[in-house]
Amino acid sequence: MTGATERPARQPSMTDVARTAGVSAQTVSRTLRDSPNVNPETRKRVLAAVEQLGYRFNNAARVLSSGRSHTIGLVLLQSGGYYSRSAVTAGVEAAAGEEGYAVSIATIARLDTGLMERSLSKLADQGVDGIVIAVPLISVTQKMEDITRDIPTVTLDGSRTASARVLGIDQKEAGRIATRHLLDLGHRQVWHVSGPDEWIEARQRRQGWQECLAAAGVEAPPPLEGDWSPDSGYRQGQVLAMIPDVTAVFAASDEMAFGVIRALREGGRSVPADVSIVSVDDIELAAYCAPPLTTVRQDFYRSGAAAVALLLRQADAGETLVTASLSVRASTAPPRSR
Amino acid sequence: MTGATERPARQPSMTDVARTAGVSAQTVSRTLRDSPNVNPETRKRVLAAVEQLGYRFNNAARVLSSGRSHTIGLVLLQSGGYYSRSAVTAGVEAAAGEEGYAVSIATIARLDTGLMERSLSKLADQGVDGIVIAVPLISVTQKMEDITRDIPTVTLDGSRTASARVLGIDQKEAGRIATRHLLDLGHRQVWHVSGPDEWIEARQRRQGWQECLAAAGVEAPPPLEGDWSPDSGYRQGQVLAMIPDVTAVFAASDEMAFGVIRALREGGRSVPADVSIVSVDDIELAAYCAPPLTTVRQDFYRSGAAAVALLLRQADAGETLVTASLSVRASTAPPRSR
DNA sequence: GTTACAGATGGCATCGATAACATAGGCTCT
DNA sequence: AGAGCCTATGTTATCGATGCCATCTGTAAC
Repeated sequence: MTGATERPARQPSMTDVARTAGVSAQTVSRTLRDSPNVNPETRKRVLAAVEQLGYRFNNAARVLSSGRSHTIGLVLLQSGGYYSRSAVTAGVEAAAGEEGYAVSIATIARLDTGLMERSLSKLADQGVDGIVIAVPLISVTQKMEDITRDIPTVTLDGSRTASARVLGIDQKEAGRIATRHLLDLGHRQVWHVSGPDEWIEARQRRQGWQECLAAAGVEAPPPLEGDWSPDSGYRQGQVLAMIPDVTAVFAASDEMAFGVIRALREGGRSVPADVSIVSVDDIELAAYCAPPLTTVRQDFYRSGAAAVALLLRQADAGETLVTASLSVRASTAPPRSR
Repeated sequence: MTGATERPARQPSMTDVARTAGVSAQTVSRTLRDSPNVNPETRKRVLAAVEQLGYRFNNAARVLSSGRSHTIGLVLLQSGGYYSRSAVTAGVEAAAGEEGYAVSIATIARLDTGLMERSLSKLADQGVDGIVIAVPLISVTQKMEDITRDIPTVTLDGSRTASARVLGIDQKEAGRIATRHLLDLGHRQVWHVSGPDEWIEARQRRQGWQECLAAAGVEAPPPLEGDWSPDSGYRQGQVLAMIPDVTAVFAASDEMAFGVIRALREGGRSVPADVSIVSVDDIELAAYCAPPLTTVRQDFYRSGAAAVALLLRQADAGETLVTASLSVRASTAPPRSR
């Protein structure tokens, strides 16, 4: 009570541990980093001291002296595709965590090069060792180039900068699988409600659809563009409902598909009796809304993890690491044979 | 080509800037941190030098010397409630960004105290200045207490530790609003499909439901517990479908509600003609699946932002900052008057 | 019995920014 | 005019871990 109880309450440092263990700070450092040349006996003493003092290493100091932060930045888009975004984030974080990396996020409110630049700067300021861009940016500015030249960067499904590598999810494949399924059911023509044109995902899915139709000798009708939201699907669905001979629709996302379905039904078409619909994502709700959706699932968690592997390992910039598979449910059927 | 072109390629440091601007490093530091006592003239010179050299401050060094990292940690649960998680994340990141803070995330795969401890340790190791726990943890371990004693922490809808403050979202209110709506429509009894009992959200929504029924003099039937997934809603819906006099159901999340609806329909009940359903969340799809869902919306983006404000400002640990509002759509109707 | 060399450890400078203190003018007040 | 103070700036020590080099002890090689 006289002040003798006073404690500095400072976190113990490596020097403290060294003192307790009766070795030098350098040895403590080596022990904690699994350097090869440490006597097992010494190591034990050091670890005991760490335990006893509740030592926790100071990341900032480590970064400052080693030059590497063991943090990777993740750039996300705030809107659109809640599901895939969450899955990508989880995959990135898990893979990074396993390698001892932390993940720092920067979200941008919408696709905009200015916002993108600011986010990259922010991450660069934090001294991240690498960046995963999970935003389908298409145009790349000088400033972005500058940053990605200094920091290893992997773009998930976006444009390639001079130095950023791109991890492709084969979105074309998704488009092809969906379209193929409809053609196999006997439909003669497949309409498409696409995502916004600035999204690479959207473009590629559309390409897959076009190619598949072309391969079948069918001329593709003009695609109807949405913005991933159910509402945009609904509006394009109203358009489709006015076209008499539509029997099959490929929607670029589950959420838009539900919008399309609603509009078609309000327009007097039955799904799947009159019109079949396939989409992409396989969100959890796809199986539970009415009708259960036939949809192409892609493993975004895996693609997040793969992006990290690519970043840290300098692994092959493999073009396609993520596969797509079709979940057939009740939104598709053969065309009415009339 | 003779080596004269060689550049160290090192990032310029504050000293470099100082040299270029003809001032001391300290003055540069003061300028960049908006210290009051800097001559406008000097400031201009410094900023020019910064611009010219493309100077970018070294975060690690700043952390090391100032002791503050300007980073806050965000703990998320990987599964369950994609929507609210994304919204919370965005809110946290936006609010933190405005205050000049970065956000580092740590996700845990499931509700588990061990995983939770590890995540907190990880964030503590990174030297975060504060932590937002967006995981509804209920039991708190000694280790968690230790960490939250050293680092300011705000829990969004979770248990209070000795030192962590809690930002309450009034989930009870959501339960009350939903139940009230059904009673107002004329239903005599309201069943409840709840979230998992370990989630505070789930408990509170259930309490709101119970209190509202109690206030109306109705004895609450036993709640049916789900895990937020559509599938769990479906299974509990099958139970409800076997009970003859069910006319109104309050589901604790939109996703479960869709599962319930599907099961009820398969069991021969029409929604909303035979059974009305209200849920909570108002995800985007709520309006587009069949039937459009009557649901209680809560603003998770705002609550994420509020958590950050609470953390950084030491603002009032106000109990309820986030309000709930009802979106009435087509899954509810007055009971069949027979 | 030197020499050579690997293993184990310590000493010291260093990373870059900042806090704390020091200094030098210029101004106000009595 | 001198005390007192505020403004603008420089100097120095420091944060904690690590890289590099030095040192010391065995021990294998010649």
